[in-house]
Amino acid sequence: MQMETSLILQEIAKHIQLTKDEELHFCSLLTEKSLKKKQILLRANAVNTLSAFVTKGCLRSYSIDRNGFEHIVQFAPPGWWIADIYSMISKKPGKLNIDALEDSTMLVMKREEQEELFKKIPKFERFFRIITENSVAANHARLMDYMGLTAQERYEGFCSRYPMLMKTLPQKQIAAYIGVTPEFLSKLKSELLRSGKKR
Amino acid sequence: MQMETSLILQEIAKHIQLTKDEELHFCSLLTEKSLKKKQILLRANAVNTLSAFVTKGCLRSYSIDRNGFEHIVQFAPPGWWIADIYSMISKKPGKLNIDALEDSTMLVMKREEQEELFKKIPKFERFFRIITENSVAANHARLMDYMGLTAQERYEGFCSRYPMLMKTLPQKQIAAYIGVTPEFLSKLKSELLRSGKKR
DNA sequence: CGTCTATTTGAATGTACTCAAAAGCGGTGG
DNA sequence: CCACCGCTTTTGAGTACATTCAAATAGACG
Repeated sequence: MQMETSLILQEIAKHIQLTKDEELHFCSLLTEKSLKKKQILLRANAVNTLSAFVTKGCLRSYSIDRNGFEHIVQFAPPGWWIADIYSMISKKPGKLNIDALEDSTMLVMKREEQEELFKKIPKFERFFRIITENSVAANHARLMDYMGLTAQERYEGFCSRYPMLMKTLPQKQIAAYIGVTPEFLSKLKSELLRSGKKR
Repeated sequence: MQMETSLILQEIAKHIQLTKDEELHFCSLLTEKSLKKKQILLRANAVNTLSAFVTKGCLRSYSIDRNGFEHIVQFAPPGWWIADIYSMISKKPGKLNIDALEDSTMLVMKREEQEELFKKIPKFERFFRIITENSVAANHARLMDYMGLTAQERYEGFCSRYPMLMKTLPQKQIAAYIGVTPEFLSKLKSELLRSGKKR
């Protein structure tokens, strides 16, 4: 069966131009992988040797705190990359877990092969530089939301920024992303409903 | 007077090798800039067109929330880059302010010239890709601390991770970085002292 | 169906904030 | 050199946002 590479090539084409040969070479470094809901791609305390580009379903990266609570660092719906960058660049065990929130398919690239790719086709340095810059910008926005907004506002922000994820994700996962307990998110929601209905 | 470029060239040499000519070309794109304490490099709602590499002193980037509170996204002591990446890549007005916490000197590069540099010497894509990856890893760690730790633990973490900044920064700035009010940080400190002395 | 997990609701609690006032500290000018 | 001003830090009392724990309800899946 054929690997589904149109989405990733489309994403790449937004930032760099590739020849047919370069596309083929790039795709030869990818492996297609499928995970069923709840299956794990990366475990905390393991060394992360690969990044995954999601083509179907949704993954998440999260850490587990001392009290056993999950804190979601990133959701990765189709078109997004996910990895434990700290672990990948330091080649040391990381704190992130990565698993599938639903049956998912992804294209996986080993860090070593990515490094080879950079040597062979330096344009990819550019591509990943740009992707990574976007990621920093998103993290800064997230951090500012976290520091300056109430839980209510973070929830509303999430709803308007990610309407797609709203539909598919269980509340529990959204709570773990915006940084509240599921119980409190439930209260926020009923609060919003009540104040919304009054008007 | 001569620009102080040894620190920045040293940082670059950690990741890529440059010829003398390339070094000279790179340095020709830099401008040295000095700011006195409290002077501003970038204002929120302005478009960020440059990044700064700090060689002396310390800068910070921060946003101001609806209640007038400052939230520090990043400190930049010597050897660090600072910019509003969101604004720089989107070329839209950003939310970050950048100013000097003490009399500081930095090497400044316009984004346009950085783009030119990428075309002329593609190795620099690599350098900035690596720098930016490190930044993502640091942001993830920060976010996890924020979500999973108490203010007390974030403070202790800050103390052990940045002992240098501890010595030079006023408490108020540390509070704005770890995400508590200055009053509460003061209480945390006296708490720590008391429990430390008892043992 | 029955089991397991997710969500809702409520009461009690805790962490961190608000407001206010006092004390400390540093720079500046007379 | 000292006095004053502004800003930072400390301390305290009251408050608010969010958590904890517990129990009931609703949904999803085999």
